[in-house]
Amino acid sequence: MNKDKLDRRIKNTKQVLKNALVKLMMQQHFSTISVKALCELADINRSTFYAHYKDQTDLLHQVEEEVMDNLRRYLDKVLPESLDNKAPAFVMTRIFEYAKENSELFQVLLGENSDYLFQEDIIELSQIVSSRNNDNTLDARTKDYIKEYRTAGCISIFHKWLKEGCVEPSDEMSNLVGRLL
Amino acid sequence: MNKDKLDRRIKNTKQVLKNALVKLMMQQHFSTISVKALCELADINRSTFYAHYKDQTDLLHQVEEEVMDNLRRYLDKVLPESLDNKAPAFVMTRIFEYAKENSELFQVLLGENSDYLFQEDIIELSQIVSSRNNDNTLDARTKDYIKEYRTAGCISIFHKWLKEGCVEPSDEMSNLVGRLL
DNA sequence: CATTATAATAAACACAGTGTTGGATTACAA
DNA sequence: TTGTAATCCAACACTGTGTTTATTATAATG
Repeated sequence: MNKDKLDRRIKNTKQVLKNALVKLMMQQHFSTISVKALCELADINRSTFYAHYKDQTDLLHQVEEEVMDNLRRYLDKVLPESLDNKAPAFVMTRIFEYAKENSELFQVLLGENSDYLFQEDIIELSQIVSSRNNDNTLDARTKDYIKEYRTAGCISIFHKWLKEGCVEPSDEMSNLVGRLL
Repeated sequence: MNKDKLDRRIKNTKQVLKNALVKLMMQQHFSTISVKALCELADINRSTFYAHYKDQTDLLHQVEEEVMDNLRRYLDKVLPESLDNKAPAFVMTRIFEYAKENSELFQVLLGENSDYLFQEDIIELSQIVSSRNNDNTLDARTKDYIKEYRTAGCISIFHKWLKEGCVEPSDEMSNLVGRLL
């Protein structure tokens, strides 16, 4: 999209900063990570950082956006037709698969050292898929609570799976989640 | 316990710092809160802060511990016999009640601007209560996932309820949570 | 390959928060 | 009322921030 993506130097700068961010976020909350620490780990000059990002938060958000874009692109490619018609379990399996391929990244962005933006994006994406209403003897308020309960539960299972090395196959996980809902 | 609790000056210092912390954590992640900002809001000298706390994290953890201690004391007082024998729903209702009385505090400590220590304490407490195993046709791993799903879901309902002003009565909430489990 | 454009670097800057100190003040408990 | 101790105040060196300037290195292009 932007021209600057074409220059190898810029591409490299962004890449090493992304790696440094992930590495540090494995250990500490992102808001305690200094620009200096990022640059030292990435082995770039601090002024180079400021040439591309406003601050740490800006870097994190750009990384989050990039990951979401790539995930959406991946789903577009791998899912034959429009999302809505597809079986939720099938879509979910693809998401698990993609996350597995980018395990550290997802682990960090969904974890307690990140902010909640990425989590919200994932929730939004996955709710397009599995937006089946159920029991309508319940009032709206109760439904809200149930929705809250379920999404938090799913995210936390997702995160646990990533954190522990994606041992179970993707379709098994998507199956488990499907049964819980 | 400690003598220092008896001096009004110390009591006051800790109180105003606690208030300042809660107020600031309503707006920003605790790790971005400076000692300076806390002291200015609490209207105390910065060296006074360091006389009592190592840093912001120390303050947060002391507050968390204090809240947990008070909660346990409250439960001891309000529950006739030992916890184990009591009906889980009854205990849970008491927890909701106590949280409602300290709404801002619980809201902040359970929210996304805090660390996960308090959340873990609450989970630990509530799992003493509702540790009923279920279906043993399931393997251990699946059970782990289900447990993860449930606790995350419960905490998030709890937090939602606090964040939105504790509208529903405590027993109704504990009932809802009980049915979901 | 040589030229041109621009990204990255290095060094310096004022500014803000940190954690600590020593001495003056103030408020407390007894 | 008096001795004790908590608080305040001012100063300290230190670290990270965000910006600027001139210089060097490297990529894109003809």
